[in-house]
Amino acid sequence: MSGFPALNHDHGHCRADGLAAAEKLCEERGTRLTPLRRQVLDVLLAQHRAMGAYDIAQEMGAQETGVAEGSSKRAPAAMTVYRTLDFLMSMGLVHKLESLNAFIACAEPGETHPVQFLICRQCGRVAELESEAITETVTRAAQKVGFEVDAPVIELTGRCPDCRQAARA
Amino acid sequence: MSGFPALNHDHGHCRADGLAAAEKLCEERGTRLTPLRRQVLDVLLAQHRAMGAYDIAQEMGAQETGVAEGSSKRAPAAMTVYRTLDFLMSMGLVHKLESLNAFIACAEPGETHPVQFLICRQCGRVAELESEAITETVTRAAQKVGFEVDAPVIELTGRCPDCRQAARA
DNA sequence: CAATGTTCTGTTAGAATGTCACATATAGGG
DNA sequence: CCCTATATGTGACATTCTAACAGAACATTG
Ligand SMILES: [Zn+2]
Ligand SMILES: [Zn+2]
Ligand SMILES: [Zn+2]
Ligand SMILES: [Zn+2]
Repeated sequence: MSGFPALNHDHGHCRADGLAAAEKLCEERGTRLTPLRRQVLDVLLAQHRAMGAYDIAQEMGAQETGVAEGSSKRAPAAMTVYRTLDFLMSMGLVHKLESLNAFIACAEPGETHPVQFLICRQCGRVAELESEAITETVTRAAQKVGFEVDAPVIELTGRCPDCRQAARA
Repeated sequence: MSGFPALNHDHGHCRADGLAAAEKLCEERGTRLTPLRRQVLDVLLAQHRAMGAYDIAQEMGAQETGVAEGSSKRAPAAMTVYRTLDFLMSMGLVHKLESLNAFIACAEPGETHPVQFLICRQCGRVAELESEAITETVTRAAQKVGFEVDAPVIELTGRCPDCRQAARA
């Protein structure tokens, strides 16, 4: 699925799907989706937005744990978050947005195709594109000057359909 | 000119052209190419590579000034460099490479077309592409999902022709 | 189970990148 | 020359990311 989800879509579904896909992938590859890793991924899955590593840590600290009210686990150290993000990225479950120094849950885990990002400057939502046309055009244009691309970074900032709609009103 | 320059090209020419273009642009727009700004730009023009702001500062500190041997001006503070880079970017004389947190002198100042970057992971050189095909394809693919792009970030890491050639030997 | 090696997490410190606020200097226009 | 806008200096600080080492959890083997 490419592009931005509807504003009122069933996001619980996105989230559950994301976690399920993660479990499946780790199972298949013999890696471990530990509680920490799952929690970091879940924080990212909570919104279609990118978060900095420190924001993730803070959010994890804020989440109440256990039944006792007010009980909250301490936020993990930055190092821990970065390590966990490295793992999730190596699994293709999380992407880094270089232009934001921030991270986002992958929308289509399992696929390994090169991906482009659409970043709405207004609402902050991020969507993935998997345009074969873009990938091909870029690869070909580079080839034309003898360059061999192996890590394309394509991040398009602008306005999403919903924010354009709102502006028009 | 798109793509990587020949390894043995006359780089003094690149550098002189870059400075000349900068003077012309600032003249036209009524802005001032002060000694500081000129010096920062010149440091970037010295190579077809990207440099971090702190590297630029250090390089400026290292450059000898005046005739007395060993005399070197102190490196400017980070803030000064960032401010100067902001100016040069606003003039279109310098670009920021988001995926490297680094800056590079524009290869075609004056042009305001959207640009793509080719970054050689091996030799570190960076070339600009001005592929109309890429720009169009990207814009169109975004439009197809209702997204309006206004700041594309396209940075392609890989291997340049010369490094590929060297590897093949 | 016990011993052992591997992977994962905690912790501390520090490097690298970027910004704020305020002081000073400099250029240009009456 | 004075005044104002612009440019630069300076110090502190915020943010992002990494290195190094210690301890915990897990898996494997004898
Ligand atoms: Zn959703
Ligand atoms: Zn939006
Ligand atoms: Zn050159
Ligand atoms: Zn190269």
